[in-house]
Amino acid sequence: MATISDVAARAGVSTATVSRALNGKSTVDPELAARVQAAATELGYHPNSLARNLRRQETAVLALIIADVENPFFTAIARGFEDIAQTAGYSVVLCNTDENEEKERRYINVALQERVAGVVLSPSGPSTDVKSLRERGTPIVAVDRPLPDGTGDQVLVDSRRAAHTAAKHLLDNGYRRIACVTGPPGIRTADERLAGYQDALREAGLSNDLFRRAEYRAGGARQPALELLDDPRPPDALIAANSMIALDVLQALAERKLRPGRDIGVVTFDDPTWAKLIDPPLTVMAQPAYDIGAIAARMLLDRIADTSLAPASRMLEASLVQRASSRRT
Amino acid sequence: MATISDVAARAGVSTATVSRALNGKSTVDPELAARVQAAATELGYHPNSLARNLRRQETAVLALIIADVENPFFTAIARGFEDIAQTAGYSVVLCNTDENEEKERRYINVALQERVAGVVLSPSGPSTDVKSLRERGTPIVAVDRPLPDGTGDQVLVDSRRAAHTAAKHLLDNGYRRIACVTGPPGIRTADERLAGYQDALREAGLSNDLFRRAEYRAGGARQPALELLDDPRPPDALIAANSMIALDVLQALAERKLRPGRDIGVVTFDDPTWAKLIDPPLTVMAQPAYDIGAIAARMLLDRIADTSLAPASRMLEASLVQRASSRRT
DNA sequence: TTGTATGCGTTATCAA
DNA sequence: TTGATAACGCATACAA
Repeated sequence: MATISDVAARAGVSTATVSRALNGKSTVDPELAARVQAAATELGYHPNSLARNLRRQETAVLALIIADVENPFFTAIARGFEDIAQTAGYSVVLCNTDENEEKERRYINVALQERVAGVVLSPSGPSTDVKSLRERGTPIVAVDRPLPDGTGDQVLVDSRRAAHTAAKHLLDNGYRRIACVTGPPGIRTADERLAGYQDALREAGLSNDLFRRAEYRAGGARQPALELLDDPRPPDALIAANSMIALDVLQALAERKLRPGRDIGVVTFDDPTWAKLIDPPLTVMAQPAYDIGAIAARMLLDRIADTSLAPASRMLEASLVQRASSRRT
Repeated sequence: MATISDVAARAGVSTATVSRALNGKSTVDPELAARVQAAATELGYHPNSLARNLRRQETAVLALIIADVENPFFTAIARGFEDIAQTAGYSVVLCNTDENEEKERRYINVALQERVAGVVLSPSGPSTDVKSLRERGTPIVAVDRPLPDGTGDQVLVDSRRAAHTAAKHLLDNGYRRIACVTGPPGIRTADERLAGYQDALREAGLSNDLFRRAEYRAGGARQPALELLDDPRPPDALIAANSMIALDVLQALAERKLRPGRDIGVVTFDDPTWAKLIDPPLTVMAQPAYDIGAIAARMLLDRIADTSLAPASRMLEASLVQRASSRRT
């Protein structure tokens, strides 16, 4: 592997000049710069970022620590984030915590050790600890969920209001016994979606305690959904707090031979590609996932550029996409 | 940020001893080791991997360069890969090329500059260039598709045979005019799936030229699928070369008011979660995606441990999962 | 068993 | 404008 001194030797200049030439400093003779360029390409020289970063005390790497790569909501965030980061010359390290605090802790540590320039994460829960990152001054942006202490830069969606909208929509369509499968306690979006659902039913004077908690990951919501369906006073509609839960809910519905829309109203958070393909197509509360990623990226870049900025907080809205699964027929 | 010399000073020993103690070398007095540990935790010391890696000339990072984070096939690979890499103490950098050769080139460069310990990639096409990695001796494992020169470690699926199986299945179920939407020319899996389809139809003495090429990404296959459906002699069955194409095919079917199974047989490669949820459930050629990732990880670790190993090549099989979309009714 | 001293490849400082 | 040199933080060869 060619080093800077190999290039220097070949070009007949000092390493300092090579460094300057390759980094496009203006203070270098054009002819020398050309010679350096030639030597570099001839040798197939690639600067060693390890050494460069050690010297510069910074890296051009951003860490994106998300809860679940198999959840389309998060991969959409990743795309938005990546698109912006790319154009700013940063590369993105995608880390998957699996909604697991141990894995999250490990990745935060990796981010710290690798001295990444910034971190975006969707905190896995109330015990998420970013103290180490903060002490080092690594910029952090929370997405989807706030950090436990609620401070710092963040890009969130008004989940409570969105859940309220979803429940209200079902009420408007004539459903009266509405159930909800939400995520684990302590995860902000799970708690807020539950709260919004409860708000709406309370306002309508209906009972709002027909809900279950489930993992936010695939597989965990089937059993809770079945329990709801088997209630002595079974629901006539169901809200799923994300698309992974929705998969299980639909599975449970199939097992009980219940057809969405006709037999039971269904609304889910998130708008996965398959939502419009199933029969009947699924009514959803679509979150602006791509935008969350893109906004978080810009926020992070701003923060990197100026640490003294006041903490920024963006609250986005989810939008109701009406399809047939919530249409009483 | 505390450094090794801070710890050394606090523990009253030399930096060498700190290094040895923290890296668990046996040649260090237990009492001193304890003092070092104490000092390290008191100072909140985190070793600087930049410096460590520069010194060691290696990193504990593996790069996984995949074609599309939004394709469940690739995220499943990522999970398999990550699970194995984790247990071996490596962290995984996930890079998304978007089936784009420019992005791929950039990420290969990043991997090179960051001196990652190894790379797994799904080559974007015939112009994929890993020369730079090879020159440096960075271990590489190709997944899903071989490298252009076909050499080196690889984990593939027998696509041609799988496509043959899929077409044969449709023939066995009585379909006679079978069409195929495959990926771009030059992408091995796309070409092989087409070839396998053609093999089967030729063997049956049927015409095998009712096919179209499309992007492997969402959105690109709708138009080609519509063209097939509007053929003067329209197909009575359709094979999609991956699940992203399948999404578009189903969309096209809906536009032409064709119901899978009843009006037209459908089989797709890959088994996304939504396949069993749609109505009718989709017959698929399931690829062992998680295993591909896990096997590639082990192969890469073996290669890192011993560069002189003979190149390994694993060929896995896809399996037919019969559901209702290919059942003539 | 411990400490001293050196070098990994780069960039920044300072003189020339 | 260029070059010599120090320093980034760590791990190791070698000496003690």
